[in-house]
Amino acid sequence: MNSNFFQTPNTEQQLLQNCTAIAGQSLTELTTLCKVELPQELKFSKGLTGQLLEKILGATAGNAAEPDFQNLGIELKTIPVDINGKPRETTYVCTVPLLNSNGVSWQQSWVRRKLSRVLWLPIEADPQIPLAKRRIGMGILWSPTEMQSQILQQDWEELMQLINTGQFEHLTAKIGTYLQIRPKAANSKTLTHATNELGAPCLTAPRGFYLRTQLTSSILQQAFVLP
Amino acid sequence: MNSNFFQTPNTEQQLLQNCTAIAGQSLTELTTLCKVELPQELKFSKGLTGQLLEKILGATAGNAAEPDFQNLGIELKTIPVDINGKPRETTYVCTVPLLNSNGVSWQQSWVRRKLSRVLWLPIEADPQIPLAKRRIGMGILWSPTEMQSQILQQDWEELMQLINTGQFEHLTAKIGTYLQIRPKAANSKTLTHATNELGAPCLTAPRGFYLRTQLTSSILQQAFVLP
DNA sequence: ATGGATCCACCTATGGATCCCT
DNA sequence: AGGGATCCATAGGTGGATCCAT
Repeated sequence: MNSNFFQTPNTEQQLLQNCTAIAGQSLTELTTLCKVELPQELKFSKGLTGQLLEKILGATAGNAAEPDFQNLGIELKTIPVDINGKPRETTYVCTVPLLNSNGVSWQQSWVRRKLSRVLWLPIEADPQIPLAKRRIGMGILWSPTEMQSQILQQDWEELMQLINTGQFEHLTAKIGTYLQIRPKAANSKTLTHATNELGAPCLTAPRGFYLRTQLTSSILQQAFVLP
Repeated sequence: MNSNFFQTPNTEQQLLQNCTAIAGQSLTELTTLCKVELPQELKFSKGLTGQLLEKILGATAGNAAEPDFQNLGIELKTIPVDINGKPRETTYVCTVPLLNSNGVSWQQSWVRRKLSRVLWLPIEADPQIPLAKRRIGMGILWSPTEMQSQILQQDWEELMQLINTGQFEHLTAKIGTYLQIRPKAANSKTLTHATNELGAPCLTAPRGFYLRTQLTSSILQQAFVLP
């Protein structure tokens, strides 16, 4: 039943079947499937797991600003978990728009669209487990509950208020219950164009939206069960 | 007096002095100065000459949308010439804006700004001369005459009229006395975003503005004299 | 713990132009 | 001859995320 790997699924059901076929496989098995070498550490290959799984599950969007499974409207997210199945890291959502973002509503927002339907793929990430042996868990197809959606919207509106008024000094990762904004760049010297408090062009660090583990933890709950 | 090479000039005079120091040098001498290898042919290094001279003369703009010598407002252009000193090729000016270009005037246009002051550096390009032996000629600092400027403006307005009305089928390289529009892309399958006749988003080939040899020929005149 | 910093891949846009078929 | 096609380099943006110092 591995014959569907690398093929774009036509239905949610097909996608979930492929997830089931992958659940329990180790990183070594995934790199072998993709005919690539497993590096010694993820430090210089941070995106590896996500890219392997996109390829194996037949994601199509590449790096377009679209859901990974364009036809199904589903976004794929791997999430590193500890021995108890709890997220070890926050989850990157998308770039924060720093220009012309005034007048965009939560409904239209990139964050809401990206998170409207997500396939979460947990992966063992405890440092005690050798990279090669870390396994993929069962995929969880999720859409925000009404309450989660409301909190995300509140966070987004509070954060975008600061962006739209150019208050970059007040913009820290401490703001937001589920959603936070953090730097997203090659390094801390990287700058991009933005608009300051006076509405004039300025430079500031590129930033991204991230989900706190508080949210992803509750999404995963005790769902991380290896078969 | 080669000590000024690679340093950004502070005045037109300094720039021209450096040009004089380079005039008559062969491509081999230039690649040696820059400590790079001269390839067998330019086919896979089409931009080499221009990049060598930018480096040697201390151009600063990189690939920003700015004049090469930002402080002096001067654009550097190498131009391949035949045995008689006549241009063998048209000269690329800049990308044609395909979006939001309505309402831009000739005065504000990228073409006018790029061409407002140009340092022309002729280089021998007759196929009979081995690449290694081809020499740089004397630099010519040029601004459009009133008449040249008028013709460029007419061409630009005629061409931009077609762009602004999305008439890409009618847009051929035959239009324009001094200025023409031609494809500018990795290959003919490359597409970029534009606006069609109805004002709706569409895809079309990326294009660039080029100067016909009729204009560059008259700029160079008999000025290509090796020292 | 977690906020701030960092790391790779890929793609597009721009800048540097010349190639080559009809 | 010249209109259409092609070729390389570099920077920045987006997508994939994890690292690490305090």
